[in-house]
Amino acid sequence: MAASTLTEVARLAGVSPATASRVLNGSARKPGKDIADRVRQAADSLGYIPNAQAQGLAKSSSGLIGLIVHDIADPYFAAIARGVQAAAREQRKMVLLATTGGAPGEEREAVAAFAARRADSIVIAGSRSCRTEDQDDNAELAAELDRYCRNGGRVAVVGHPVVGATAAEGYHVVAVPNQELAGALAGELAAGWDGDFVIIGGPEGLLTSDDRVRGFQEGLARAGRPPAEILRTAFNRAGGYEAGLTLAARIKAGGKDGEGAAAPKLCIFAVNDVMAIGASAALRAEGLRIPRDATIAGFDDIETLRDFRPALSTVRLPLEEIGRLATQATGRATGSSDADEDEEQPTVSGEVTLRRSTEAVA
Amino acid sequence: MAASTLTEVARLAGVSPATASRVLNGSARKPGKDIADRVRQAADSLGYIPNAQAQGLAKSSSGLIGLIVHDIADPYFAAIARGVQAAAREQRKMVLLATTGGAPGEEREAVAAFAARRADSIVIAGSRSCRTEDQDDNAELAAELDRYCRNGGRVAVVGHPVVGATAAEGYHVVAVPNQELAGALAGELAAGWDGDFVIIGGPEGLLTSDDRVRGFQEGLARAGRPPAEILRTAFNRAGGYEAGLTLAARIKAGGKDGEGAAAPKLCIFAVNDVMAIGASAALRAEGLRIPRDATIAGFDDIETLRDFRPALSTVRLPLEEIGRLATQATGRATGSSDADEDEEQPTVSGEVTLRRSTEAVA
DNA sequence: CTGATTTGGGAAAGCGCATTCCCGCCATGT
DNA sequence: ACATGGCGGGAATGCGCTTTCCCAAATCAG
Repeated sequence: MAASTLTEVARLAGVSPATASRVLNGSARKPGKDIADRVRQAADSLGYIPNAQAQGLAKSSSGLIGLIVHDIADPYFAAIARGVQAAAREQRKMVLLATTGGAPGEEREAVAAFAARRADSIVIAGSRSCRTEDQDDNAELAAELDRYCRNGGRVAVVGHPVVGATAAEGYHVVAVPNQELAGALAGELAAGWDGDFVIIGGPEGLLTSDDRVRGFQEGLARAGRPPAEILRTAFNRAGGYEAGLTLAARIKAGGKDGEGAAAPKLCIFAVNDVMAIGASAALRAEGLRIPRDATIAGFDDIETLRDFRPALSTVRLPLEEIGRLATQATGRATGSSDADEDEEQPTVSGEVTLRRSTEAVA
Repeated sequence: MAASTLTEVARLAGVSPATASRVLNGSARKPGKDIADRVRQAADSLGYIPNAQAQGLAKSSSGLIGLIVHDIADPYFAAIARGVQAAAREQRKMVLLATTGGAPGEEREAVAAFAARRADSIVIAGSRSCRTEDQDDNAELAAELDRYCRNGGRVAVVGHPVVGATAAEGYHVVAVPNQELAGALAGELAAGWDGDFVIIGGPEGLLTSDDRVRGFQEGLARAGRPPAEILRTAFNRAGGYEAGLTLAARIKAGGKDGEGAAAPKLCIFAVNDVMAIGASAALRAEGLRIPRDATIAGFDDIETLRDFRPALSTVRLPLEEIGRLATQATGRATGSSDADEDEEQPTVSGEVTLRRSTEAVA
């Protein structure tokens, strides 16, 4: 027993398929009430479910929103995904998920797949990379997005524009002030601590990481501090752990140099919360305490990590809101021939949140 | 400039659309090599992207897998989603996401939406509810799933079968031994502690919660202990926090009753990790320490929570694997007319993992 | 060298629906 | 009274692709 079709419903109701279509799916023309009732009754007596594929084919639009993330299990992306999902629901659309691990090559594939499915819009979350080895893939990704936009698709990117993308129409960027916020964080940290800083960053070329690093250094400079040393590692917990081990060794070596050892030896800034947690775990595993032996701050304010002790100083980012904004940006009508189309790129604000992990201990 | 079509490619290559289709998309008939090359070249000179909607319409199968979760930002579901996503990629399919907050009514809608999009299969994660107020919605959900299966869809449910579902064909359940594992946890806990137990459970009728509660009680009984008191609350962090507050008050009141106060007053079992974390936070907020004043265990072993201190005793569930298994179960060919179709329902095993949060303190 | 097969390509019929025309009907205007 | 719209409904076309079905050429056996 295959799913029943509009034609069957129409036949049962004794009307033409055209009429059935008009009553069952929003059309400009509203058939007479009595006929409408007959059709509706026939429809649910047959358990009719419209074939979205056919509808999509006929009106060339699918009601689909494509979402690209590095890893859906990463709480950062999960939070954004929740916002996207919520906004999609408001637009009565469904979300198609693609995970790419951050590789531009796979992102390109995902965009192509979304284009094939005629997704109405695409939301790309996750840091852009501009490493030279990704150059070609980035170019192809940009080209793919360009084509998608030219064919009427809308895209929103969280954070940075895709490297090399030029599409004027339908291309939105939800700007995240990573640099400013990292600078503000550095400023507040510098106000309560006069020792050394060290940064645990992601691989060079990861734009989000680079921005946060740069912003932090600038903040330090503004506070009259020398630039911090930068440890490059993977942009995830494992990377943070590894860097933490390195720092732990250094701290312990430094401790032997004499002096009281009662004060923290280092203020660590990890470019995201997950890395900060990894680093903390490493320090603890090495017998060091936070904030006694070292202080540490992260970035993002991941919800699941808020119960972590010592409470992690970080920069709160409205992740869910970001996902929502990105999605909404793609939702607005495209054809507003209004000359000065404002195209207001939505902006987002964060907030430095100092907690126990960077508290000066007496 | 609209996306180019198969027909255009065919014309450019000087062949019929039929031939173009045969070379560009896997067909039984392989056209001659020279012609194939011509078509392929025409295709990518035009930047041809097949229209998946049309393909789906024509061969009635969409390459889509529908995933239903309560909340994608919940790390439990995020982990499962990662597994689903991975398996989907292996099957060269895309995943469609729907979040329902756990309401059977919304789940029904999601299934209908997936059916409309002709998803090849549906994976339902998230606890089933059998509260009386959900009875009607559950019945409708079951009916919807039934219809979906009769029309050739495959569905896999994580944990419990959907209440009332009867579809024989294409219906899979990935069993999670919640009850046994909770029993085992109770046993191990009882071996190292001879005081009182209390359970923080979800609302009555949430099958997963009920199973874990029941299993824990059975484990207690096997160890010769009286049944634990049960606090019912929301199945999330907020619920855990609330229950934690209640228990904190009770512990503090009990403390005044005299005696040493050096030993924990209570062993708490929260039916999932997130609730356990909430409860811990509440205890801490009330000035209580774990495991000094109370010990606590959770369930799931959420990855993001593993760095939490004191390390949470819990039951490790292979969440990602569960998602993968569920998805794979729906992927197998349906028409194996083999008589004794084994239909091996995949099974999953967990592991009791005792950590610091339930350590007996001297 | 002829007749029976296999091959390789094209024509055409849908898949399920939206939508543009078109046509007959009734309510208007003068 | 007749002509003119306006409206409710149906017929037909097309969305982009897959897939039978059919036909010509090429291959083979006898």
